[in-house]
Amino acid sequence: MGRSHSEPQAPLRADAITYGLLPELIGYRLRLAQIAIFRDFCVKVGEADITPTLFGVLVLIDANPGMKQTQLAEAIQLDRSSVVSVLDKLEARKLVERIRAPDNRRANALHLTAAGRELLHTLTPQVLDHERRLVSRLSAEEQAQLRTLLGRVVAGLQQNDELPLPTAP
Amino acid sequence: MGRSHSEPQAPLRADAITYGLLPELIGYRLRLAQIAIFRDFCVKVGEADITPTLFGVLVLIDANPGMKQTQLAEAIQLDRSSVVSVLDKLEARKLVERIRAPDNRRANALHLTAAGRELLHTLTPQVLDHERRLVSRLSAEEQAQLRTLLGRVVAGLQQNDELPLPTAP
DNA sequence: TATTGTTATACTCTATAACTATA
DNA sequence: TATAGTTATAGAGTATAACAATA
Repeated sequence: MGRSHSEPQAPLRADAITYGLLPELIGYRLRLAQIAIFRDFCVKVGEADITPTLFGVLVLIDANPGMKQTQLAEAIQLDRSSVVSVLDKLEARKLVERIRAPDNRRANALHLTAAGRELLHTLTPQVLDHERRLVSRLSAEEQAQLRTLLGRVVAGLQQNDELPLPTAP
Repeated sequence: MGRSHSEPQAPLRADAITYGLLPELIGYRLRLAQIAIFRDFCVKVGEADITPTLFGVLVLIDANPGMKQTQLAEAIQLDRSSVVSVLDKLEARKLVERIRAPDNRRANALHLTAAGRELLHTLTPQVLDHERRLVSRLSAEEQAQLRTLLGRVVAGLQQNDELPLPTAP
């Protein structure tokens, strides 16, 4: 494994770096892709302080008005308590409202405000533009296949069992 | 966009959650996949306190003995200063050594210790096993295609330009 | 002056555990 | 007892900026 340890001591040229096992690992490539995507998203989606997660929350609440925090937590793969701080941020920016659910006074029904919907309308084309850049080297067919393959990776892991939630990347 | 706001107020059933735009977005699916992968990696790769990043660093140093910290930083997409703390951790565990480079006394040549190589040998089959689980629903052909497509996503974004480094996911 | 590594620092994201109020 | 949300807290991971040693 790796270069033998009796090799010459000349410093490694930058372009001589090798990656060992890593390029074989889909997990590794996925990680690189996600880092690149996250950076591109944050740079190119104009409105400051919108991350992919916050955008996802806006989309979900818009698509499911009245949804509960626990449902949101499950949908975006966060702990309930993490959702609280995400919503605190969005509510402070008047993008989201928590409305005490009349049928169950423990729960909050989540709704976008008018400003939240407006922001979502502004962001969506920017996100689609980012997405277009993402797949700039893929044919329509390849894009569809990538979606399918990624979906199957997730499904393959989730079937395994209920995992605990180590602090994610 | 979303459900009309004059709909009945019955609480959303859990299985009625919809995802709006999100399933169309490759960026979103990639994120879900990466979260699932990270969790599976941490649960299933036995040696405690080895994350995908730390494993990647071990592989890279093994494949490029004598490499410099700056080269490592570029290879794993971290800032120089972040590499310092990663290496501090690995050096404290006696897995990696920094050896003052004789030809350039500013730089450190990085090497795995015997223990580091041994750990890498222990981990590698576990990582491959994790990887196998990852692609359990993919044919060999599909696996190869997924690797290719992910590589092209990264390449497509990186050509754009030198991005600053917002704190990543 | 530029480069390499380091330090000091701060920020973001996230989870855990214990708590409140409802059910 | 169980569930929904909250709080307090802690930890991991990362970047920025200023610095020392070396080139």
